[in-house]
Amino acid sequence: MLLRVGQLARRCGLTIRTLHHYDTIGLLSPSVRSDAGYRLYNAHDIARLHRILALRELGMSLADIGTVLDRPEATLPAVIARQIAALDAELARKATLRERLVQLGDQLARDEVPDPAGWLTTLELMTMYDTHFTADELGRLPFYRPDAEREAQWRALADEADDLMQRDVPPQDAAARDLLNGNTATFNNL
Amino acid sequence: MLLRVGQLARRCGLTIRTLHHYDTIGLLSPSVRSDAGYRLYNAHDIARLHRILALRELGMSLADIGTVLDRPEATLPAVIARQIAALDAELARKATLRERLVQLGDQLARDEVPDPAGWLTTLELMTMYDTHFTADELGRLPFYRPDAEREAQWRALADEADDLMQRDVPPQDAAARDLLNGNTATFNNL
DNA sequence: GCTTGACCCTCACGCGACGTGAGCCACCAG
DNA sequence: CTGGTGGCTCACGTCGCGTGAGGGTCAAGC
Repeated sequence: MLLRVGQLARRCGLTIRTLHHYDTIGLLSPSVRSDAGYRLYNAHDIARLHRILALRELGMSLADIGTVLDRPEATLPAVIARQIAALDAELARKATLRERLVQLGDQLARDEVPDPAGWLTTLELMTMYDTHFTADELGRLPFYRPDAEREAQWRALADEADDLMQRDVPPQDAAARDLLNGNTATFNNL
Repeated sequence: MLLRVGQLARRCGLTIRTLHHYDTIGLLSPSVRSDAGYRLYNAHDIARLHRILALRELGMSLADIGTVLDRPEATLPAVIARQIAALDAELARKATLRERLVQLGDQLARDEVPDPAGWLTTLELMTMYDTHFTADELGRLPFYRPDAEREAQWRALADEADDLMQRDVPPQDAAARDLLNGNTATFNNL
């Protein structure tokens, strides 16, 4: 009823190295060692490993898994809640990213934005806005409204922003924020 | 028109260490150094940094970013496609995980599965199925059908699987697969 | 008995994108 | 001249292992 590392690894779809790792960090140490030093896992060890893999599959860190396996009743609900919150944030983020990448890919396929410099400026602006502006400000961006003049507006905006960047204006600056609101006065006064 | 690391870091919401890092890996080296060795970034450097941050925000590795910035016209479409595919896979995975965690959290809140050992068995089974069985086999699981007897069926299944684990049957084994199909004969004959 | 091959062991460095000090130098205000 | 702030270069830590290097162990075949 004792398994060596290789046998256990094969059954669980892991590598030997992974089991070695779990041993060194104290997450799963085999109950028995042979005279030659071979790791020998019994049924109890294997059950624990299955629990480890289950929790790992849910995105938990190995450290957290160790904690949960030691006192599950106290920490499990909190951990689950944390995982859900983290997943929500990531899902939202990645969905947005995906949307944008698709738009970019489409435009690329249609050769609508041929020059590489312009491309990168587009990418720049998208992330700059995310980083430095609020959500309702973003709603006013032409990029976010799929109408006919979107492309032209977008290009104009990119040109202005290029100038701002050349003048080395910090994105948090009022001039850059005004650009979003269609006000170029502050910018021209610099 | 030259910025020191701290100034640039503050404007872009980065740490000094990050800019140091980009310098050492050759992704963004300041064009100028002061007599004292201070990194001095000009407008060109700053524009490049903005491009770096834009691409980084899209989930690209720093190595890929370097490649794209060197020859964007050739690699950008491929990179975008790759990113979309990766995002799709991750989105699907995380959405599934989220769904399960919510179910677990709900059951926990309703005290429907009070014992910690049972909990972990539930988690185990969920991931075991994913790892070792096909999608249509999963469709037949009570866990995936939200009917009234779900809970009871689930518990029975968990008990049987517990026994299988105690006997150290590999999950790929026919006995374990039969469990899914409601056939316990193979299992009882072991 | 001796070799072959499959299996196991312990170091120990590598990744990616930085964080976090340690110990020292540069610059400006009082 | 002294303090505070900001810069510099090592250089190790993080996380979850991958990937060798250089050995020992064990059953089988000659």
